Amino acid sequence: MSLDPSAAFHAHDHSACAQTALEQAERICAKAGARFTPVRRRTLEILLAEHRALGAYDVLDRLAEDGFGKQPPVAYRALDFLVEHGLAHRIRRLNAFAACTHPQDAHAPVFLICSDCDAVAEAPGGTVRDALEQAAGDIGFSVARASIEAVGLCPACNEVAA
Amino acid sequence: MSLDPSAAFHAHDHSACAQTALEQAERICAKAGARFTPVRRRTLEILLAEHRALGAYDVLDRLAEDGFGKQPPVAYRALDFLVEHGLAHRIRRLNAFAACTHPQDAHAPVFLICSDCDAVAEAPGGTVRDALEQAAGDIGFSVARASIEAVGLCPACNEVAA
DNA sequence: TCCAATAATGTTATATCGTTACGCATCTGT
DNA sequence: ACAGATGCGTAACGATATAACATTATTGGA
Repeated sequence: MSLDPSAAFHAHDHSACAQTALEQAERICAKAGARFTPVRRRTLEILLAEHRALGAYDVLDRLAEDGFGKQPPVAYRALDFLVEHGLAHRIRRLNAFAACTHPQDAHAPVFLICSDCDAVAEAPGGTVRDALEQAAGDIGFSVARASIEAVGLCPACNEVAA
Repeated sequence: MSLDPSAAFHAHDHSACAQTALEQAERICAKAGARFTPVRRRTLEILLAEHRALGAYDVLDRLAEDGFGKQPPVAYRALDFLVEHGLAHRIRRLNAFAACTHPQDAHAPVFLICSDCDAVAEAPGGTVRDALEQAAGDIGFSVARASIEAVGLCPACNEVAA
């Protein structure tokens, strides 16, 4: 149960981390009465294979290799499903999608995107959200959804640069 | 010198507000030794005409009407110039661009996008940035640039809804 | 002032990202 | 077993963005 928010930026037992996420996904879908079908599962596996964001067409190519459909809606539908159920996130800055690294908690993540190695981590965004709600509330705006995405250098690439 | 961050959400003397922004833009370009050419100026005027984000192709259409080039790079280059000089912002969530409402200060804005009326306001993002830097710093990530964008209801649309 | 270097503009073509519409298959509950 | 709902697949298209290159304007220096 990888709760280390910076796991994406460090060496770790990735097959276990992906395995855990898949099991959690199964539980979450079961609970929601949603069907975790083969395309959807495979799509999540593809995202989980790397701690990076993948474009819909990258995902689509890999799905096609595995015998699934070859047209964009196949990927977009599966990705939308995952996002809807909190199993993946859409990274708007990259026009891409990344597996959620801790899908069980109701979370408000901030995304940290390394511009060198392309890794994407989810940092706990509670305080950032609070500040955002505060700033919005000050002028009478009520926040429904927010995207908070930062580009910069991850710890490893930071060291290399120095 | 409209420093009211929520001006976008309220009735105000918009022609003055746009005029001010244009004058500021001139000063900023002069200071930076950048050329505020006709396309660039017109592009900014187009964005300033509304407190909304416009897609690059919307801008392009209006530029074309005014006798400028008809091809995408014309708009993208002008928009990129404005963004580079802090005269406009790119709203990634909308694949669109909005004029900066207070270009003179070095600012770290958060964008508030009303899902009903499409208005976009820039709220002061200091505390949000601080929280973000903190969250990122906690896991060794150094932030270069960030996009903080919230979708919700502006004061006016909020009232209507209630 | 004229010239060369630089920057800006314009065009064609193409890449990338995302959606609409529709038919068939599969699953679900009765 | 059946009807309705959901999911999957394809074709076609629309929207967003960039690459590459020719032409024109601007600028700074001889």
